[in-house]
Amino acid sequence: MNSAANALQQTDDSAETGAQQIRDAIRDAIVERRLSPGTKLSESDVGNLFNVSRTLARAALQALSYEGLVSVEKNRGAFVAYPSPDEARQIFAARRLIEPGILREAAARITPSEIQHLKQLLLEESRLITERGQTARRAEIKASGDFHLTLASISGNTIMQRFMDELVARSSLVIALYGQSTISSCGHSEHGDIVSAIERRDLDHACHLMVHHIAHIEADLDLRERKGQGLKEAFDL
Amino acid sequence: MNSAANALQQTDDSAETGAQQIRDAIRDAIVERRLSPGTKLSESDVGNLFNVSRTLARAALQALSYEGLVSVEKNRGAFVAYPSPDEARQIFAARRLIEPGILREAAARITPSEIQHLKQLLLEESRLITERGQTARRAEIKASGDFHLTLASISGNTIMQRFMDELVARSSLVIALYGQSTISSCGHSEHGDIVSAIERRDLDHACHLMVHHIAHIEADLDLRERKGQGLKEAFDL
DNA sequence: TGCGGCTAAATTGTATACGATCTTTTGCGT
DNA sequence: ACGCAAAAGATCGTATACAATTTAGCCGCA
Repeated sequence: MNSAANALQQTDDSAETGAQQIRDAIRDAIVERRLSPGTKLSESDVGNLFNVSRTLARAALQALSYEGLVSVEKNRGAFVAYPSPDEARQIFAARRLIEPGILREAAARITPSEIQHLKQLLLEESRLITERGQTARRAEIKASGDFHLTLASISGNTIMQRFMDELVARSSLVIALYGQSTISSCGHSEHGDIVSAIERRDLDHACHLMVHHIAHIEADLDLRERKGQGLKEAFDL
Repeated sequence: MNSAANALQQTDDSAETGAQQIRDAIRDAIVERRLSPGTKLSESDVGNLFNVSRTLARAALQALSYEGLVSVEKNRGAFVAYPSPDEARQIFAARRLIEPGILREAAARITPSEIQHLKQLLLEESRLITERGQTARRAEIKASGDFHLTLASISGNTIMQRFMDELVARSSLVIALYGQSTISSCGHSEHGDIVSAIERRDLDHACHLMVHHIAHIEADLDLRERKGQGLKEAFDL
């Protein structure tokens, strides 16, 4: 499929077959925002849904909790993560901290064919932006993350790749919760600018653009504390 | 106990009681090098050892595999991770990439009491270096990592803290496999230098020292490929 | 009517059981 | 004696069953 999706197969054969599939399915649903933050994911329900036993459902949910995409509360169940504003800030702080370094590594090793690949991704992104419909929106969300993930994969460092995987996925949750503008497409042109800078071998400028790009995404969030998470606000309004 | 150990409680109550304990116990054993890389950790054995069922043993091993400390191979079993030279290089590349950033964050937020805490850690480290015996060696290994982990905790970013947790633990494995000098104590004075630089608010120098510190640790490794991993070599000698 | 405690339902925590797959050993044939 | 094949053993993969905890509903009482 897309090259960034298979970028996270660090374990490959290490994980047992069934749980892996379920985990990926749920993760995709979360990242594409088909599952809203806070949604309950009971082990039985997940098991029934995928026609497997609770054992596997549980394993999948555990795995997702390690990635910070679901939070499992003892004796209460698993829920799609509901990042607090503070967590959101930490996620983007981490990205600002990491991504420039990844960009430098990637730019140093990038091949012409990989540059071509990046441009292909950009084209795909543009296409999705013009398209209408829910599925296009979801594909756009994923594509936007794929850009950053592909950069990480080009850097050649599997570990950083995995970290970025987690950060991009959690970013999607944050944007779902706190995003204001309809879509993160605002940042699309910035992706293009970054590729151009890489192509010109202007590393410093590329990093500069990357930091600002992340800052722009974060600036679009409304990170004010929601106390009752919709309890009193529903009446005050 | 030590402040860096509780630095990784990102999930807190989220993980189920039993597996968490076992996971931590095994992780400590790996990090302190009581378990050698490559050691087999069968689910039954682990379960018997901790007097729990295979279910919990399995969950613990799975968790450790997500941290890269054990590798589970399908239908074959779990083993203490045996990082390849390439993996080792990636681990240290990742550390060079993120630790300067963490250091900057930490230095910006550090309080006098936290500086005091860091100095305390340094003292403890020195004390352990002079002491004799296996347990002191193991404590020294852990203390050396705690310095970096504490810095991450001071940075205030839980996510980066967890990344560092993984990297430091895996570094311990790499040093166990490829380290040449008897102990990583070589770097102790460098820890002190870094604290001094932080105290003087000389961030650039502190980062510089940090990068070199990591490079020094890596330079002490012999990262040549070991093919037969001890089959013929045992007789050639 | 409102509050407190009690019981029952639902959900997770853990253990055990059975089936599948890989490894090793054993035995046969050459 | 060597190599290959088949069977035995070990270990993991998954499902089911039971125990513990939490949550929600209900009834009685002030």
